[in-house]
Amino acid sequence: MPTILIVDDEEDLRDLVAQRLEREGFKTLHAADGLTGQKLATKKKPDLIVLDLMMPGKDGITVCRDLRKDSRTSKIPILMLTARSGLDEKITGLELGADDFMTKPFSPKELVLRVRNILRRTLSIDAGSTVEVGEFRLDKNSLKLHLAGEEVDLTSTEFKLLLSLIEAPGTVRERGELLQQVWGYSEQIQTRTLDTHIKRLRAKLGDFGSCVETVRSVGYRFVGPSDQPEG
Amino acid sequence: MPTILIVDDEEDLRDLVAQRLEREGFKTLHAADGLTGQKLATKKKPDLIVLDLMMPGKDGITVCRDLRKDSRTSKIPILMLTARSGLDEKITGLELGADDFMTKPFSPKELVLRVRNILRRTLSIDAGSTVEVGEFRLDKNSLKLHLAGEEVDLTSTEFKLLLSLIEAPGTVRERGELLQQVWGYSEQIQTRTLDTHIKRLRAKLGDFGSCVETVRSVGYRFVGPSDQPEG
DNA sequence: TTCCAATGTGACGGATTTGTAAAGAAACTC
DNA sequence: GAGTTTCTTTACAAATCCGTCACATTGGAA
Repeated sequence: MPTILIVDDEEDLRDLVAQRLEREGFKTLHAADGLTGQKLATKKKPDLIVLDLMMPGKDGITVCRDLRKDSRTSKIPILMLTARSGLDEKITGLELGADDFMTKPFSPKELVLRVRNILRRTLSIDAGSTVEVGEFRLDKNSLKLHLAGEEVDLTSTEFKLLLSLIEAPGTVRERGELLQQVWGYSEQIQTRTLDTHIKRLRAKLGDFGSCVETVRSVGYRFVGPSDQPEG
Repeated sequence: MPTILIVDDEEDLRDLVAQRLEREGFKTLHAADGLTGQKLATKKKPDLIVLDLMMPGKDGITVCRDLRKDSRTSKIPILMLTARSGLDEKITGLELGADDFMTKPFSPKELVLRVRNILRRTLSIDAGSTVEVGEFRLDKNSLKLHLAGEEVDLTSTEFKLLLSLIEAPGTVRERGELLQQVWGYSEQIQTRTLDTHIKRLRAKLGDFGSCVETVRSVGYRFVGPSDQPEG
């Protein structure tokens, strides 16, 4: 679960945004709890910092600069919030190392989108773009498979194939469907390409290769843990 | 019965997809009936929205964004359809909160699969894909039989045969009907294939083999618990 | 009971499908 | 353009499934 540090001075933002982010499955920290002066106080680094530039007490620009200087926080992406929409401010913000920029007023929905966006780039974690079934985690953006914690190297064709299978766990995907979906072939073309890729995919899945089951003269089927015999 | 709202501008999509979905046991609504401007007009919320991005008149992205902003519709999963397969568009779509994404051209079959897929995740129901009678549970998607908790391996022919029998528990299926339905044979062809498969099926059903009864010179009949001779 | 047609049963051969490995073709990288 | 990676095709081996046969058994009609 990604952690987001919110640095601001306004109660309303804290409530609105934090609640929203938490509902979307993020963990939030607040400046008061997470920062001492301009230094990060928590043990665990947040995955993203939401920084409000318009803070009555402090100077957001300075905070940002300091965050960037500190080796512990310099790599953490920053999403900046500002009241004015001045172009210079925006440029300054991006110069300072902000990863994205939002002008008030904004909808919480949009904030969540931008947060997701940044995290996708930096963590390749995004609820909408990953498919998780059992030990399998497929990330559609990075085209990577994490299997039981280990990263497995798949080619793009293998990835698409596995994705097609895994998107409907337990369901038999007909050969024609797969050829259509993965290769864009017409459904009744005669080729052994599919078989070959299935074999290679199974090999790369190692012990989990048996999760890809053959349904003779129909197609293939992905069987995850929940669909295993005795599920 | 899950309701699906289709937001598009094309007659063909409406007909093709809607008819297919309805045949699969879903109820469909159309944008014209279900949306006023970008707001949901119907009383009953749909369980899923199928949104076509390529609409001559409207801007699909905007429609999507608005749907997401409206608290009444923000939680409803969206399946996006698009003509181009551009990655940015895909990412934009997912950012906007679409739950899945399909690029035209696609097969209606695949659409149904994805719809099922999303609904399974969100509603954890799957319309009409399983037939349950007594200890027997047949899943048309996975082509698997669960019998008294145990998974039984059936070939696709055996599966079709059992399905034909079990869809009308207690009713006698004539040999001709079965040959027609399972093998596509003409009804009065002379063959022992049916007998052989019945035998193999019974063997695989083990103790439950007796649920498949012979009706001499007519055909076969599946007898579940409630239809057993002995109450 | 006797007889006959229908069905059960086991085994076989063949056809089809899939697994597997390796080689050729295409795409991509440097 | 050489070398690497990935994809596709090809060829052969292995597995699976199917349909038919021969024979045994059953059940009902005469």
